[in-house]
Amino acid sequence: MINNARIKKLSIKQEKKRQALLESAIKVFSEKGFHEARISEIAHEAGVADGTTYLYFKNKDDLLIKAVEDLFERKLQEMERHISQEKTGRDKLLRFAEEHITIFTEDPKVVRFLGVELRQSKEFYKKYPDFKPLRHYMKFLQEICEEAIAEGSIRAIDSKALSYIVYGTVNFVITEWAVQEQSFSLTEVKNYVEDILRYGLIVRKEE
Amino acid sequence: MINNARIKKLSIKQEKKRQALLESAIKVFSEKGFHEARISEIAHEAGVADGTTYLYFKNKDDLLIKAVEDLFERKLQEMERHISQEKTGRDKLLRFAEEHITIFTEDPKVVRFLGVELRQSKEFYKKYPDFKPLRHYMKFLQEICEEAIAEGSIRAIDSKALSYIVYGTVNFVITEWAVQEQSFSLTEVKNYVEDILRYGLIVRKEE
Amino acid sequence: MINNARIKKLSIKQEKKRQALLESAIKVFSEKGFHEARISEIAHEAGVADGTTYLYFKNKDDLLIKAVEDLFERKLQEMERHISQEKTGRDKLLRFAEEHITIFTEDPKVVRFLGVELRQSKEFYKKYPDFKPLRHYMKFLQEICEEAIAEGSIRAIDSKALSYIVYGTVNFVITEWAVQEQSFSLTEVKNYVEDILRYGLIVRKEE
Amino acid sequence: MINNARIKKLSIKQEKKRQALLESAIKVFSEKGFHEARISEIAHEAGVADGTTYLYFKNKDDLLIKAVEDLFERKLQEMERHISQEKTGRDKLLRFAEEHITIFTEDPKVVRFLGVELRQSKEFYKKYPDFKPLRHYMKFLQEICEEAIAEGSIRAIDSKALSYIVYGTVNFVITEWAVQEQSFSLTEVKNYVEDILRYGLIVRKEE
DNA sequence: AATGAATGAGCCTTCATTCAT
DNA sequence: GATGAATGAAGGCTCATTCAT
Repeated sequence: MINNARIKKLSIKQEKKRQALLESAIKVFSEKGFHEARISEIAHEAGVADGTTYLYFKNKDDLLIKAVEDLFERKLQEMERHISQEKTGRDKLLRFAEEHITIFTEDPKVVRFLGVELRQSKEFYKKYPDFKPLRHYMKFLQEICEEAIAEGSIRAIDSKALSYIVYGTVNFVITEWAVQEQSFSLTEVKNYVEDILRYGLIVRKEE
Repeated sequence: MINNARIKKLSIKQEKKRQALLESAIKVFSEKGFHEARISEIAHEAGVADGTTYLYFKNKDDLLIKAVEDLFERKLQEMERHISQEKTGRDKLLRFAEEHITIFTEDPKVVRFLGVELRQSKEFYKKYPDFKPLRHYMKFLQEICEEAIAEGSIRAIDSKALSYIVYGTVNFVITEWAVQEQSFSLTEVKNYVEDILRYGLIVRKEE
Repeated sequence: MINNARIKKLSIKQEKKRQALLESAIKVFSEKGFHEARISEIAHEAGVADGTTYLYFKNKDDLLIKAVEDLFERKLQEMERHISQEKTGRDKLLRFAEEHITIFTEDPKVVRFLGVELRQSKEFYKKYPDFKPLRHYMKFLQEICEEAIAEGSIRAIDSKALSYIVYGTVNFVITEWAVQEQSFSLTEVKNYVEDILRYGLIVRKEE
Repeated sequence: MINNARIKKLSIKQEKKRQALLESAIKVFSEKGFHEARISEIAHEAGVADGTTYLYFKNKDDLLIKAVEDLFERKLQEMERHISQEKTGRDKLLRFAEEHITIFTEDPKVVRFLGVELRQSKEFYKKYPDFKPLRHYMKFLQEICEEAIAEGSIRAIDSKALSYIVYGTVNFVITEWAVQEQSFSLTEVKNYVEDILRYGLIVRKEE
């Protein structure tokens, strides 16, 4: 075993293998789902032998966890790059919703994977209590919410609840869109979402 | 084979067995996930022998499908009872969000199941193109949206998109709540959701 | 249990059921082979419930044994009727070969069954040492051989060996014909067989 | 999967494993019959794990097919070696009958297997239309018949029919001998068979 | 006696994981 | 370190047989 716990440094060549495995894992998990994905297919896709997978990851579960964490890490970096262009918390929040949709709809298969496979059974979470791949991503969103509330640009509701609401809304929309094989116009729905977040549903008489 | 295609009527006793199987299926699928659920456990839980399961359902897939459809049918009936108490489309819509949360949070495990297992791999949907358990439920929600739009009480956006947004928001919230083992107050979040749906996020100067 | 050991007499009605089971057993065993034949199909074909089969036969093995014995008994009676028309042992022997082919080719499926399924594994014969369905049939053939030898019409070779040779030849031919889905003309081959039995293969100079 | 389709060459070690599996397959199939034979027993007998069987053969059916083909291939080679010692078609034909009996009676279990299991249900042949293990063997016999007919040493009857008759006769005799646990002297019967093939049954007056 | 729903033992096959090379 | 052949545990499903009605 080289480095299951990532204690030792990997050589450049090894790091490339590890990365190839992470990427083919996302690819195959996304296409087949966790249980239908075969280690042999992931390994083959990454250009290594089956057994090599176990030099870099403890087992299939571990590969899933590491692949998802890696993916979210990369997506978070993308997101941070975009958000940093906005000045106010309010703009950041609206930009977040927009970019989240853009980022994740680049590959519908990955969206389905994240929306579905990610949520393993309770047994899975019990087995791996540290597996919280959304953690950093949600934390970033929550901070944006706090900023927007602080500047008074959005109404002052609990920032954690708000981050769930924002994430949940956009995420369900894109997951449904992905699961349903893109049967409706995402752009249109995206506009509706933004609209509702802005103004709410209710028509007010005074307007 | 008794009645795989449900052509013949089942005796009272048999109907009870079928129902027991459907319920233990939901229970075990919810706890373990589809792939980790064992037919033997479901059968045992229902108090019948393994083989008996196959007198009532064609196979494991069929059991999943029938269990989910049965569950949604019952939940929809509950929902319809509640909604019928409201007069306007607007009130019906807000009541829907509230009741959806109430109904499904009675059993967190079921929520996780519906939010996650339901979205099997695309292969599963290809194999069973008629499996659309949300269909009636979403249709009901969409009709409420249309009613509310027609009466002019909410802003006129596409009713299908709107139904996704409403369902998605509340469903993510309860799923996350269920997956995270109820780590936050659902009641509180429920209020926030309703609030945002009503008034939107943005603080407007003129208010 | 009514009468597994056939100790008690069966009523007319019961005897009819037993016979129906024997006949549908031959039919289904012939079509599907022993292992692919389903008790439920045999029972249904005979117009009785699955469980009823076990009132008349100890188990599936027993049903096979009884069905084959019954079939051979009936075929032997047919054969005896035909043979009794011939006067000499020699004519009886040649008639036997001819009638055997005729009798058994009435239903190719039954032939295949007798040529194949009849010969269970050694384990089967160990389990049922009394299962010798050919016994009476072969004994009858052997007696004809003895008669023909006694009258000096055929060359004096061991009658038991001879009966095997005659039976084996015609039986392989019809089995092969049945297995190959009647791909060659049985009548033609029948003539060849008779011809060889009469004159042998070898062309003799003095002829 | 190593090599189901036998595209790649197997190492010496692997070829030995494959051969061991083929041989234990013949052994166990012969003793138990196809349906009663257990993959686990075959694998154990060959000294490998159950799963290993599936590295070399697609499934149980495939193992049967490959084992029988392999067996016949080897038996045909043996036969060809013997037959090549004879000069005339007539001698070859008589030698064939003799050697067939000798070759196959080396192991009575194998005889039963070939005489019985080989003739699976029609369903099996429909599933594997290319499975004709007797093909080469019968073709070889037919060619000998043709040679003998051509040289005028045996009477001119249809060579295909003749090959069936010769094969059928000797094969039934040895199968019966095998099934009956060698209850009669095969050597004696062998002589009778040869005698009948030579001279026929009928005593002719002019002789 | 007849029924047929219920039983549960039993096996082929897959595939994550190991380990000799 | 890398390989990939070998392992063997595990489970969905069938169907002969039983037994309550």
